[in-house]
Amino acid sequence: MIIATWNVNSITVRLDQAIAWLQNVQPDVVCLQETKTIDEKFPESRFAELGYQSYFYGEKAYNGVALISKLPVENLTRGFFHDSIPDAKRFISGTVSGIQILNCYIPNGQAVGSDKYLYKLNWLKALKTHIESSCKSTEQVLLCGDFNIAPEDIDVYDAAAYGGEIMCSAAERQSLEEIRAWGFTDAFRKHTQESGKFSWWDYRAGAFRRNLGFRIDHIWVTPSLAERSTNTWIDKEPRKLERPSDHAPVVAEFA
DNA sequence: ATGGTGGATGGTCCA
Repeated sequence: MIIATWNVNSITVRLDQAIAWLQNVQPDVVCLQETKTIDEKFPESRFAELGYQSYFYGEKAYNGVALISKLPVENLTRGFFHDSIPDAKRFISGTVSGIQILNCYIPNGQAVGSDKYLYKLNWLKALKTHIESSCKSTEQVLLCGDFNIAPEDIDVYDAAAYGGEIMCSAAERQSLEEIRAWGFTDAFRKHTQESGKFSWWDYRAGAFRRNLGFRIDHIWVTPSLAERSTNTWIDKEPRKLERPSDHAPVVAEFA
């Protein structure tokens, strides 16, 4: 069983890359973020040709998430059950082969202290509430997506220079840690403690070539699923292509 | 020095 997450930064622009990647990697499920298109324009037929069913929750120009699956999806939900946060198309979930998959696009937050930063913290609180009310940590739950947070200093290319900035600030990390403490393990960190492993590199200043990145895309799992976790890796290949997404896919394999 | 890139948009906003 292979489950992946990938912020594609526009499914319209990245469609051919996404299709080629699915053909190569053959995941059972891929969770997409920043699809940036309305549901009426989601290119579901291209995925259907490969045997994948698409479930999407999008909007014009910004945000947008999708669940693409080879296997049947049950209990599909879009957005949170409660409305404690202004709506944005940032969350979709469904159960595949007994695994409750939560696909989220956590707000970027722009800069520490900004209005968008406060929105990010509130959104994290809403996510925690949603998980508490709709999931059980004793079951197989997988939380993945673009978290826009580097959990530890080893997930940042230059933590000293970047200390306390957006994606690394103490309040963001604490909010995320509270979600983790509900019952998740970072599937990637089960398999390696290496630093310098990143999933996002700024388009500017040759950041990818110089490996000036951040590990902000994650796959987290509850204990019963962590036991099944045989490997998790970041696939840097799509980031090397012409006109890439700024994010690389993260892939988790389960026995 | 305030850039540098990219996507959606149709002016700027967002990342």
